[in-house]
Amino acid sequence: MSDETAALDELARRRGFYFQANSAYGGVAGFYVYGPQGATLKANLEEAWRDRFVRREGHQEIESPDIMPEVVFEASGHLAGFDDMILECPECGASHRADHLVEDGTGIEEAESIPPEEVQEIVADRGLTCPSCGAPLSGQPVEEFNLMFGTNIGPGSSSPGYLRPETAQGMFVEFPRLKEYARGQLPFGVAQIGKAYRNEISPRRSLVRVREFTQAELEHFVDPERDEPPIERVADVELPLYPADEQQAEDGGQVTMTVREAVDRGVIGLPWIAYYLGVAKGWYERIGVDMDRFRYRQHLAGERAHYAADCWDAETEVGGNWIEVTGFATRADYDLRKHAEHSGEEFTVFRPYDEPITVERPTVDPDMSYLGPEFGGAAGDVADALERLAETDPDAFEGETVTVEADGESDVVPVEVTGFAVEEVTENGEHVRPHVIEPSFGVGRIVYTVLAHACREDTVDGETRTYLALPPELAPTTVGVFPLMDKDGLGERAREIAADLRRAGLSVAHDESGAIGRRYRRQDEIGTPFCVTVDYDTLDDDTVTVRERDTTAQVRVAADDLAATLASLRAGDLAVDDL
RNA sequence: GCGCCGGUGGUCUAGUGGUAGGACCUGAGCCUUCCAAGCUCAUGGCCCGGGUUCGAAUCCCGGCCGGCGCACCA
Repeated sequence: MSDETAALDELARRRGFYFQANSAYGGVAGFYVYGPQGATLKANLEEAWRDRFVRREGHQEIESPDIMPEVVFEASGHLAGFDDMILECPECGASHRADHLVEDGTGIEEAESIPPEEVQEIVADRGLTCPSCGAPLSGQPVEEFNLMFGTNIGPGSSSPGYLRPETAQGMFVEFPRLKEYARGQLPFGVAQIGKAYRNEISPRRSLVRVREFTQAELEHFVDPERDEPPIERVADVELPLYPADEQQAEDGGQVTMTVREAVDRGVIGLPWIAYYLGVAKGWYERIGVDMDRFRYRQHLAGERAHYAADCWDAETEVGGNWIEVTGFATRADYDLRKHAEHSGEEFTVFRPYDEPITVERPTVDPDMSYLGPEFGGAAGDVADALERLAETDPDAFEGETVTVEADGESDVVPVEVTGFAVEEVTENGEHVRPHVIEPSFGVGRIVYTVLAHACREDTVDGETRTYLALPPELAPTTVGVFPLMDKDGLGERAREIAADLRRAGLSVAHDESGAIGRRYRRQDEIGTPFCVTVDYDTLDDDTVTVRERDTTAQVRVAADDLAATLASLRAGDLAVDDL
């Protein structure tokens, strides 16, 4: 563990940002508690996300269930794609994906869909060996491992369900109704902040890889042929990019260019992705991510998810490691198409033509009172065959009879009983399946990054000081209120002021214990941006000092103006220097 | 899941086959007119289970948890 991450985890434990859950029982890997400071920080971070990616973009937020039935994940591909077959080498102990071994060793494709028992047989029959040490793998058990947490819905096991591995499916599954709320108009965006669950094989690195975590996901449904992002809003934003070809080049590295350049030069293939990279960069800066430790990395071809056509990650550097904090993917129409196929529902939006068009459409209306007696049980199939034939080859109805194939036989039908006609039909538009642009944020990883990048040390009066330079918007506590001393009425006045500030909606810590310096340091360490001290001058003129965390500089402010001043400072409308 | 290393108050740590000390933090009190000052007192600990032993926090085995490497990461 690096010094940075060790120090961060220690601070997080000591000050209540986050810590391992269930430690009274020895702990369970991959589950964390956000403590009093951390829960508030996380909530503030989520609020900042909501502000930027929902409110300011005009999108809609929903909350869908954590548990969903099995069919959802059959449709989404998670049941098959998430279900790994693990094969362990008896000699060297290396674990391998059994389906990959079979694909590489036999040329069989999509071994993933083969049952594990058969995979095990194939491994034995073909004499496949361990890629690491060459030992034969015949007879080794193929273990199934699904990364989804399973459960049963209701009594018994007849209705299996799973804890969602991403919040996204809730937004896809409910698309038919969500589309109604968008009044059937593309584009529209649906967002969700919620828990997702993955039964990771090996949780690691504190908050970075856990089994239960919070995602903030936006699904932006767009018309793939017509909708363009408002790229001009972010055209000049500079993006630190790490494209796939740079990653594969010998001397490749990051390249910096504006959103406009990245689109024009084709570095980012899809303008929608470029748009969100631009928007998100501003947001990361706002929440205190260090831009010298930030990049957008393009996924390599082999790295993409089963649904993703192109993908860029936002990555932050902490303790010498790059952490994926956000994925920007285009899922195209994959999910909506899958759910349409599996559910039989419509996952499309009606797009009117500029002008209605008139088309000639061949139709049939078979006389079943003839087909029934003539063809018996095959009559229905014959009728269906006639309908298909009318669509594909209307000229076949020119003569006295038509011949169709049904039930493996050729059936001859007099044209006069088919009800064949060519109708003029007016079409007002068509049904289009939206494409999905998906920025998917890992909230916990961003919390972790923000804390790491906010850690500072400096020297005040010869003493080392540790503080968190959190943006005021995110800080769990906005202001600490202290009496210089708890006597001569200072304590009472401080309590009054604290109560006033709380009434004004500010998050306030009131502290009257011990030396004033200690109280400042306490607040510094949890990132409180401002501290107000009631001193003897307060008794004369009812002003207090406002001290800024990062500089420790102080200014005097009238108690009457305090709430408004602090609110402006928190919102960033005002700086301490302006006072 | 495999390998290596580790696990002592809230945090950081000392330590030995005879059941533990320090520092910081926290609480109470004293002192104190702006940056972790000082004094007094107090709370609080050997990851869990088994084995060896008269006796285990210490040695052994297993488990759990953590770090790193491998594998995995939709």
